[in-house]
Amino acid sequence: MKPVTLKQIAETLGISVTTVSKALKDYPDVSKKTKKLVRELADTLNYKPNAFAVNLRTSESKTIGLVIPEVVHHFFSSVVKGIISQAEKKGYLVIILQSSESYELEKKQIDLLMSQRVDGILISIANGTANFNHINDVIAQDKPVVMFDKIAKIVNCSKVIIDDRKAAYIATKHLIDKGCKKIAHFRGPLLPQNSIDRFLGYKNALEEHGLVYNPSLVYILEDMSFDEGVFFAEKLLKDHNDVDGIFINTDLVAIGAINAFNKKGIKIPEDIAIVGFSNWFMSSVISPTLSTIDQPGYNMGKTAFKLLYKEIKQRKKNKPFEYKTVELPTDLVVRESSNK
Amino acid sequence: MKPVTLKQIAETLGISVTTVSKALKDYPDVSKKTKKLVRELADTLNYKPNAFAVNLRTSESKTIGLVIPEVVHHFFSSVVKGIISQAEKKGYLVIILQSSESYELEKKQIDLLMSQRVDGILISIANGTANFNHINDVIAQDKPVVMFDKIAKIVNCSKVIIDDRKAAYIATKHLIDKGCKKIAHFRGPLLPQNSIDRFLGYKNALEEHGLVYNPSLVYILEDMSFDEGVFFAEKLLKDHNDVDGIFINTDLVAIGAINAFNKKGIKIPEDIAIVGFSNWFMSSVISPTLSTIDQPGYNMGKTAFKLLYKEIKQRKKNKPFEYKTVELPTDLVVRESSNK
DNA sequence: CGGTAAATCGAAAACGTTTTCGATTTTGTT
DNA sequence: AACAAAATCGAAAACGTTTTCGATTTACCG
Repeated sequence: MKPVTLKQIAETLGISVTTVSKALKDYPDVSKKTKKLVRELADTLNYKPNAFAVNLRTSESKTIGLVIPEVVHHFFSSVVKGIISQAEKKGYLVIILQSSESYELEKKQIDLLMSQRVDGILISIANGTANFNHINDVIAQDKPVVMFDKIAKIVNCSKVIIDDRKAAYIATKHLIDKGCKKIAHFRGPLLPQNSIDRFLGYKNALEEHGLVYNPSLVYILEDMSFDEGVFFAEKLLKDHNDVDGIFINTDLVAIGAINAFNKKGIKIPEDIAIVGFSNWFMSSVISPTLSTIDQPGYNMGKTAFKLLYKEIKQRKKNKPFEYKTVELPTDLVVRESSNK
Repeated sequence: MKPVTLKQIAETLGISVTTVSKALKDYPDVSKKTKKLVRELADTLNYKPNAFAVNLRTSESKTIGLVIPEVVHHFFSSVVKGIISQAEKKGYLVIILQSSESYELEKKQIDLLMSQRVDGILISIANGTANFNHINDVIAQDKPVVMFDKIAKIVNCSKVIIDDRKAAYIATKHLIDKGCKKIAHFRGPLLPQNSIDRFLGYKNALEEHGLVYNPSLVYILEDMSFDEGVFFAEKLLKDHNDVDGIFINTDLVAIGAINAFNKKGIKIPEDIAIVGFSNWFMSSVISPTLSTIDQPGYNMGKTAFKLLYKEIKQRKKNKPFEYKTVELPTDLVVRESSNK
């Protein structure tokens, strides 16, 4: 049982394919009578336009691509949810791909999306990505691209971000306000812009409040995992047993650290105060509950899609438009881990 | 700058579109010389076949649809990851949609996928779904469907599941072995098969080990959230202060319960032993660590895609095939919350 | 060199839709 | 009744690819 086509409707009604098509799309040059007839028959036959043909004809697929570093990740899940919820409203579908923080994979995924001819691409770039030709290529082919969260400042396109530097500054200042004198920082890898910015915010806060910046207090993590949190917490105790505060790049790592400190009998926040980043759901559940920076994943997803959608529409009408960078607000959420 | 087409290659080379197409697809009736010429030009022009045209011609899109109840969910994230990792290997893309546990939405999402003409659909059904016409319709239109995790036994299609009943039986028996005499159960909503099966496993285990099944010890939760875990833990203490074990449908709820018990000074596992379900990452981090049933999300995703892929291939060749139900093994993971 | 077999090529149809533009019919006006 | 205007319709091209099948060219052999 093959799907119904315009042709079949036309033949059973004894009219032309043209008229059937126009009737269904409510063209003004079709009489009310035939419109009614066509629509009724289309309904009873459960006619659905062949998307392949429509795509070919209109050269758009009402589908966008999404590339994220990691699917199993609370923050990115929230972003995905924001994107698909918004996409649904506009009748767009979302193809999701994962770069696993690898440049090579990211390139490959973008290639896939390009050959599938999606209408636009949303991307949060991988830690391993230092070269942005693959993204510039997409833009050069007039395909809308919007970056979110992990962006590249160099690339000329719309972006949705938070002010990582400011947020990190606030987080660190909070520790200083609570009386911390020697504050460590667990940072992310060297390349990604937001791990750089968060580090800079940390450094700024120290310097502007009369604390010396000590590079040996900054630990560079690789994969931002729970286990790394445990490992570096233990290492920190050995290296500097007088540290009284840590600003940690990501909640998951912070929770690893809290676990390690709990086991060693280190009191949080009395001995060491901790502030994380992301406001992962688990942060309000762990003991002690974790102070953190709330990062609006769902909203970021929604905003990113909206920007992309606008760009798609504008290009379609050949109207001019400008790339925009939207900065979403963050919040410091104070919980037990820093509340001394 | 419009994308390159076969026609353009043909014209610059002074040959026909047919030959170009055949050269690129390595047909035997094209000379090595022309093949080389065509391929080189296609390479330098960076030719990518127009997917819309290919789709129309071949009536397949190399795209599958995925409908899950909730995107922001550790288990489903793992499934998604398993699916897209496997799909990538076979050159398939995945469109992801969310039903938010609503029947109406689930129906709508399936409609969307059908009008997009995906090659197949993977689905884990919503709690709100009691009627399966929308899925049977898909199957009736010869579109491959594979259900996973939350399935409907009635629907005739391939499925990937775990033996929820057996797993729940083992979890409950474990509590009995640890000496629990009065075991409560926090179960999921009434409709979904796996919340039924887990309940039945619980009941069986009691009955087969000389404990009376007491319906008032079974609490029916709605949205399986952390907060519900807190709420029902407190309610349980009021209703039955002599309960010494709980088998809880989902880790997230169990963690809520643990939190509530911790605050009330109830000792786990000494006063009340707890076993959850899913082996959510957080379960090994919470204090006390949570005993649970490990549910293989990633593997389930992989397996579901493989089944779907086989069915797509078989149908394409008009070969016969049978629906299969694959049952994946689960493990009881014993941690502190039940280890007395 | 003639003939056949093999190798190589291309015309054309098809997938199903959208849209332009010209043709036909109906309506309204005098 | 005649004519212009308005309403309604349909033929045809186009989107870019794949594939069938017939046509042409080349190679080979006696």
